[in-house]
Amino acid sequence: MQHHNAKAADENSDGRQVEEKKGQLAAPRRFIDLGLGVNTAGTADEPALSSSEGRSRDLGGSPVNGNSNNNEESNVLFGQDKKEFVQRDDSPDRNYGPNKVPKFSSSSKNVDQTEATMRKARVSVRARSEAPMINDGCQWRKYGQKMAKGNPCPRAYYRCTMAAGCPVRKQVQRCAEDRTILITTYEGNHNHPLPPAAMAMASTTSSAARLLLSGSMSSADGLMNANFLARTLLPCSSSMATISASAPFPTVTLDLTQTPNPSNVQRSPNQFQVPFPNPSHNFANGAAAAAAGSLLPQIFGQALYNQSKFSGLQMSQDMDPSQLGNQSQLPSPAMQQGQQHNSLADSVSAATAAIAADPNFTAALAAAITSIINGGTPQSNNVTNNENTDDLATTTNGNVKFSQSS
DNA sequence: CGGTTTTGACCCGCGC
DNA sequence: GCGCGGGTCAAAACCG
Repeated sequence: MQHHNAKAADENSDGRQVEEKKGQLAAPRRFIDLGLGVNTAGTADEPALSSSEGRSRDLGGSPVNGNSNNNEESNVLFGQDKKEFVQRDDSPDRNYGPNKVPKFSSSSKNVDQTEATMRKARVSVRARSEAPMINDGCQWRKYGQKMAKGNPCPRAYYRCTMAAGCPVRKQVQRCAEDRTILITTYEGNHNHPLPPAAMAMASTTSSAARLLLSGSMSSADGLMNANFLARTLLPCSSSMATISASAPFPTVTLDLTQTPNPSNVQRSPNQFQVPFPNPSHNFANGAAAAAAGSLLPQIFGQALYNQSKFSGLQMSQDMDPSQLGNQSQLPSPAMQQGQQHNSLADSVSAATAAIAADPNFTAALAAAITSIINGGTPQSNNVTNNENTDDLATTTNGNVKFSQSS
């Protein structure tokens, strides 16, 4: 469908069909920019992508243009990472050909690293579900399916279609051993506002990715963060959530298959009791929901970050507005900041709403995060971080095992 | 008719 | 260099 001359497409940064379609009329790019630009457009597209991205897909529209700070809304959740990618190649190129361009080539700096890391970061969620796909509140379009080696069940590839140019992708596959378990892997951050129902999921994945990323910047830091993560999450997380990061790419896995009993999940609203009264900001849609969506990740990420620096803090306790406010060190401060002042209380309610909207999966996830943040029962959670395969260090916290390699 | 799904081809990185 | 496996593209089919 997209344009007829498929080939032509190439030149323009790939315009993945979606974008082109919509934009085809007038200014595709602009349209896209809207979304992407702000959020880093370019970035967008790839943040996550996978290994193979070499293909260069580049961000769709993105060309540059980056400036834009326009939409406030768009940042809702994504903002977080955006900044990092911005630079990316700009790409006009989708260099398809044999010689691809070094994406991060020379100019690479920290930013690049971050970027690189980011793009690799993935958040996968394991949950029991009979449905072919988890309802996470977003709209997805399937763009491919493949049989993965070692698994009789095909892996499906989806792209978020809630906004043109949204870089978020996800892979859905059933667990080979237990087909009732659905493994959904998310990549990237949405560059558009999300409905309440999708907030929980998006924020969760985004925060998880952030956590992961924060731990992978440098080996030293990574270790620290990793440890921190383990320390922080484990003790608090409920038994139903297992977080693990494993190679090949930094991946955070939220395992909800162990959920003891749904009822716990349901009560998530009650679990959100955090002392942060504050008026929440408004977001394009559902302020409350947005707040929740944006807040959780921030807290999560922030806490993690801080801990990594001051490894003694307990996020659940020490977090305070001011702290939240100053994360100049976070990877992408700008956007988050605006949101971080929101009251957790509001967030809570928002989250509750979101959960209510989608009691199934989203709720479970939200509950998991919530419990992690607020502290719950220290159970046996395993956290493993293997960026590679060797273990350089390990900390233990019950069953926690952290390993990281350079 | 427009958007989504299907599905074979293609591209790319990686290991041998 | 070659084959393999993973991921994406894009034309055609399908659906509401």
